[in-house]
Amino acid sequence: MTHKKSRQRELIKAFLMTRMDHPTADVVYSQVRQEMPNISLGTVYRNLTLLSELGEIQRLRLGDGTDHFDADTSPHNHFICNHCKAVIDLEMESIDSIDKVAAAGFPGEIEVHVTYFYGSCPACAGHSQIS
Amino acid sequence: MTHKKSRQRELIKAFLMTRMDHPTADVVYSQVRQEMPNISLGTVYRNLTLLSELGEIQRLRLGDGTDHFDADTSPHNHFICNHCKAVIDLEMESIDSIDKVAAAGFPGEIEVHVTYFYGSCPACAGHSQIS
DNA sequence: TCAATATTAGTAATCATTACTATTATTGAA
DNA sequence: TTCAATAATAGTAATGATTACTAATATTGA
Repeated sequence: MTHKKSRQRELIKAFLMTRMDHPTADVVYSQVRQEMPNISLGTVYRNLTLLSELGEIQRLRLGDGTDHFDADTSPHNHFICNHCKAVIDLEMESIDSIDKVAAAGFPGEIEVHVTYFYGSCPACAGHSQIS
Repeated sequence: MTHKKSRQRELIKAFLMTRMDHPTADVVYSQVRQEMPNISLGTVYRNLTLLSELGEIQRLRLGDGTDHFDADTSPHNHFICNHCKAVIDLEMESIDSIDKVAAAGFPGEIEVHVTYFYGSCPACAGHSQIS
């Protein structure tokens, strides 16, 4: 199934590239709607899924019940704030070696890993809350 | 809110302790039902949630849209087979040091991480599929 | 210009999970 | 043992994210 270009898909991709905060499909929908008022939520979902299958964007399953999306497809890790739920890119050295640690003694094949870090983001940590 | 014991909760916990395959709530429900035919799905969910909040079991959000549960609360990592979707415990040395790697240069506070490994399980890898 | 067909808008359906409510079970104390 | 307080349940309805469906529209190469 070869695919044709669509104004909707291009708008979604372009919008996502302007964002560093890893929005959900719903956020993409409400924002993109300001420029194209009768785009439908289904179109947003369909294109986010297609784009991630094409490897043009990344789908993040953070375990909060809602998928997030990231236009940055370069390998990098993510941090989720336990307080404000912000999703932040981490600049850190590679931890890909954990695949070898996992593979040692495991009779199957480790191909990839998914890691998310949790804690207090800079803004929330600064508030010195006592939980 | 102090809690009273219930036959249902004890049965759910006991069942989960017999399983090594990290079942979903639905699987727990259908199995536990054989011993207690009119237990309700809501009761299963409520108790799985309560038990995990009490730290007696572990809730696994593998990103497949359905939560899995594990009666083994000792720290260990999990592997998910891309082919048969089996969830398998990994016996490997600690990778907790990745928290320090992530914390280096990050102005917030890293508290924990969640990692899942993916690939081919021993059974599926043996089938030498050319996918 | 046109026909083939990928894509869309709008809406309905699905699936996992949670919320609600009247009834039942557990508990500690009289 | 009896009993009142209340945690827990069964059954069902509601929610929220996501996918499926369908008639209409947009894109494409010839």
